[in-house]
Amino acid sequence: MAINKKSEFKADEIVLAEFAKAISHPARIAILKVVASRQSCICGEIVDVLPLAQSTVSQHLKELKEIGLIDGTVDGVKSCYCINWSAFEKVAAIFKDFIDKTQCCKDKGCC
Amino acid sequence: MAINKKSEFKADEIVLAEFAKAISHPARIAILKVVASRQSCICGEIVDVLPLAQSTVSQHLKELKEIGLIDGTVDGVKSCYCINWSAFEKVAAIFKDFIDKTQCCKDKGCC
DNA sequence: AATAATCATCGTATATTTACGATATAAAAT
DNA sequence: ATTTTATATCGTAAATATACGATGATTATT
Repeated sequence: MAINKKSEFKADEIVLAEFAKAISHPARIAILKVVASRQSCICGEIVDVLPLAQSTVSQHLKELKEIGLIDGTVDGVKSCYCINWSAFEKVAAIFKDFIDKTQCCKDKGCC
Repeated sequence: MAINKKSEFKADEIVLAEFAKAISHPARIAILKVVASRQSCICGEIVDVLPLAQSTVSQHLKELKEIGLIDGTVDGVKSCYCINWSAFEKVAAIFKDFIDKTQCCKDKGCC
């Protein structure tokens, strides 16, 4: 039981689901917001603005890095994070496409 | 350990995360697509097009119903499902708002 | 060289999700 | 009345996610 059946779905459904999962925790949304809110990369400070332990924040950062939404570099004793804007735009397009195609069913009956 | 800290985030972050979670499994995306693809409600057939057991599909349907994205009614021996379009549009707006506000940081430095 | 600061990783406990079979329920067909 | 059909719910196993403390690694400071 509890065998993973996710791979049996269509590729675009899997991709959308993975990105949705990436932002399915408020901590990761908050991280994305903080990181995006700087013109330059944010170095440190991320842990300070979240109600979570340092190791937990690091774990969430790792997830966002793994899905490609943020890039991380080391600057001396600090770690610096940036939004990967091209990845972010890709995600935005995937969400928009899903929403548009779904709503098209209602508006124009084009499915 | 593993105490739930989600409630300590901002309300709009929690809402966005919950909707993202609703579409964070390809089965639920596939269900939304199938249900949306009919002009009228879809009665039956959902289980047939998914690679999952009937009880598992029923569970995914329940989740989508609980978050409000679909409505379910009983028609004789069958269950009929429709997209709740007003809820869907609300979700679409929430996603769009998040994406727009985040991208605004890059484009105009408005954060 | 020793210490402090910052962050990642490891180990681990607990919670949640995913998946299924078995069973219950309710309507339709026989 | 019995059987069949469609779906929901229950119980449960396994997988995954969440969270933290302890520890490790690396660089900066003293």
